[in-house]
Amino acid sequence: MTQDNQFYNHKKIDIKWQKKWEKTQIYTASNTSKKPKQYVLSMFPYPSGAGLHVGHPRGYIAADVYARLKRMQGFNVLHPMGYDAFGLPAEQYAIQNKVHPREAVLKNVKTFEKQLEIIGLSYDSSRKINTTDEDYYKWTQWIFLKLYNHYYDHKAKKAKPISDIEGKFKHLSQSDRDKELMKYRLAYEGYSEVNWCPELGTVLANDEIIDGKSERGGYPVEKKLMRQWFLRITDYADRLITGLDDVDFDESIKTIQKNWIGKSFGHELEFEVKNDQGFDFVIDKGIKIFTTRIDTLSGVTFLAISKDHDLLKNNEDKFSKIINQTKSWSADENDIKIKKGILLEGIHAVHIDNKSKLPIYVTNYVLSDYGHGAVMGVPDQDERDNDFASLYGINIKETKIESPEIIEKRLKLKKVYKYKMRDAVFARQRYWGEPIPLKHDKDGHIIELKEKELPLKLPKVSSYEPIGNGESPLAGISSWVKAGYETNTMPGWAGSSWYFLRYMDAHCKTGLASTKSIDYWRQVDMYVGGREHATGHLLYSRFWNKFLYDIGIAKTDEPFKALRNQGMILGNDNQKMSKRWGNVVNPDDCIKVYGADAFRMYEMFLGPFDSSLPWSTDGIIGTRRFIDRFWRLAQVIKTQNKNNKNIKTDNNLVSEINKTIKKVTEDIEGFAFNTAISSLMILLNNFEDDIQSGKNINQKDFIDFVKILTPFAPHVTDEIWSMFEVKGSVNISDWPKYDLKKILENKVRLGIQINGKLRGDIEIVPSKSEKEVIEEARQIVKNHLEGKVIKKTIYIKGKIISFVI
RNA sequence: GGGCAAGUGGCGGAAUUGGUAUACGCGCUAGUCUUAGGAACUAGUUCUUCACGGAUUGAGGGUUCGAGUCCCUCCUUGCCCACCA
Repeated sequence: MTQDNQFYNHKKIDIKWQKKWEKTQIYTASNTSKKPKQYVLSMFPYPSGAGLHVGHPRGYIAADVYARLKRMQGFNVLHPMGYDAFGLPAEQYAIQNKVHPREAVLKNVKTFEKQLEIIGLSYDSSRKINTTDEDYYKWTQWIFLKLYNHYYDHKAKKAKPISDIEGKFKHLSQSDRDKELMKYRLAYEGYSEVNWCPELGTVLANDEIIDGKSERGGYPVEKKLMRQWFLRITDYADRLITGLDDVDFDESIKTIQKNWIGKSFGHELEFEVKNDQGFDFVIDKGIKIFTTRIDTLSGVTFLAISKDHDLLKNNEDKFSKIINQTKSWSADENDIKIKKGILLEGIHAVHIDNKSKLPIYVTNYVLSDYGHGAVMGVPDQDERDNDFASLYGINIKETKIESPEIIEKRLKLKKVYKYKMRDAVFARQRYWGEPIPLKHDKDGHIIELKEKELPLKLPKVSSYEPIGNGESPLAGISSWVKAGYETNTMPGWAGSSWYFLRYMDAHCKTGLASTKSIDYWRQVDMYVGGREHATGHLLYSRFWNKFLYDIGIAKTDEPFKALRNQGMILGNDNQKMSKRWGNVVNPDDCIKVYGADAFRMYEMFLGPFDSSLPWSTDGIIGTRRFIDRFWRLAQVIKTQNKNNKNIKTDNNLVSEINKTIKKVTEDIEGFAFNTAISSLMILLNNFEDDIQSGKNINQKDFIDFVKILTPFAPHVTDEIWSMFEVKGSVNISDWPKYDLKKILENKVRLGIQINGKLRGDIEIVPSKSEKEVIEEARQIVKNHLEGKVIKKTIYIKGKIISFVI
């Protein structure tokens, strides 16, 4: 045997097949095929400058294995890949290196593509996308305008055109009408606090702040009110919860999303506020609170409001001292653990039920953006209220728990639902994002861009740094500002919230994808990606899809029918892979030494797909040996079959082959790749045993083995397939079917227990009668039974024989 | 503090879902081949015992003919959320 036949030459053969696949376009999906469809999608990457480490491809390989199985099973498979490239990292790279972010993106995409290419993933290369391409972000802007133009009809439970309710505000002046409508639009203008760093003169993302200081330079960071755009995701809160019932996601992901949305049921009350004797504060508004524990109403001894509460804002002159004091309460987390409060002297609230006087405190433990920014303090029942009351010497009254229904009736209260989730801020004061396609005219009215004016392209700027007042670099371009264009750009997650639809028809010029293509593909059947996107991307894309469904673009309410999450690959030292720890392993190096197939198999063999595992390059040698042994086996079988096509494979091996077909099929479908590979290894051991003991193997039986290995090791299997002079590619051949009868004909070994302890075993054909089996078993363990009476005999077919004495 | 996972050889892990625990792979040991080392191949490898045997799935208890798997108590580790009224 030549050296070439001893070892699989991955350097030559891997590239040969990767080129051939690309040339013959065997992985290109059809938008009109009559075959059943299967849309298998990996979450697309953000191409960072660092490139891939061995953790990244895990999800891609898994999705690829699944896609390859589905393709061989006869499905028309859509398996695309693209890049999500707007956002902070590219912008920062551009600032540091004084290049256009687009250049950085193109460079990084190239690196990623090269790294992915050598893994041998079966992507449809005709459907590549990049969220920063103008003909892609044109449609991101288009969707934004649709959101701007729609409101949520809570009765109909769907989005409707804003024009439907314009009539209601006909009588108002234009600017008042604009204001009213803004309260309904799904994309709306508003204000929110941002992290402002005066020293750097920029707004910072949460990631850029460490311990309350800027990551760069360690300068202090404060809150600043900034004009923003928001998306009214809270309108979809209920549907985002109920939709989870219809999708096949891991329960933990569903729970994370439900907790994030945080729906809770309770009551709203308003406490009257009065002047204390001798004071002449005139406050006509009461304090509204939300509670989930109306049954504890009798225990209320104080009210607590947040430092941003309207009561303070509306009476700034009277409470100026207090307001100034609260400003020094830092947002530092450790600080929040210690409860602080200031009594509002001169006023008090009146208990809604028993009319007792309740002191009002401004506190640091009441959140301003949940409920009404105020709580009723029940120190007897609530731990937090108790902490606070103890610190400030507030009366703690024993609570008489009453039924909510009775209180509801007596005080005429309504049931309400509250959500923890906030509307999503949809604006960044940055350069590298999609421009928001709106103009402000000189009177301040907002004018939408028309579809034919899209895309609104990012203008050239001299610097990508925000201008000194915290606004986006776009605000520094006089022509842009003069034209009245919005200076905020969209956040990083805009483009990734609908990309799964674009793949259906990646080059469509008339819409985000043609109606026909969306009708055909409908939704993603299998989505694979990291668990860390549970409250970000995964929630946003479900929201956008639901909106697009409401307006008739998307064809299903949910974008992803099923989701599988990969666990993280850790470094050798059990820590997250990062340059910082020096534990990064590069996939290119592994592939260079061991080949793509050994690398792919090892990534899948490491352990359960959804658990985090430490990487150890030492282990790849195992799957590499497997590839070499498989390769040698192919040569032997080829020689055996050269002259005689009618040789017969041993029955035991035929049974093992069928068993393995069943196991591998079921395991890939269940994302249990590690056990699929171990069963393939066992099968190889069986083949080798037969060869070693001089038995013949028919090449047809071996070809079944080649096929079931293909999803994991598509290069070596295609080479072997061609060796047997079969036309085409094994990658688009038929997936073998197993014969249950052939599995059952084989002998099985059963254990024999006495009083639960194993005392022997027996090899039988499963079809043997119960009586015979038991009698045989009794003979085998008869020295353990001597002189004893068998009280009970248990025989579980195919599993165990158990005697009780 | 709350929620969710998970604890099995030297290591990664498997166990038909209550039925022969430690599959498969790494590593290790011995052998074959080699000037040597490596690679490759062959055999062995949970612990204990010369052996027969016995013990063993984080600890303890329970249900059962039978428990890694189910129930109770406790311990440990990881992840997510964290004053949500």
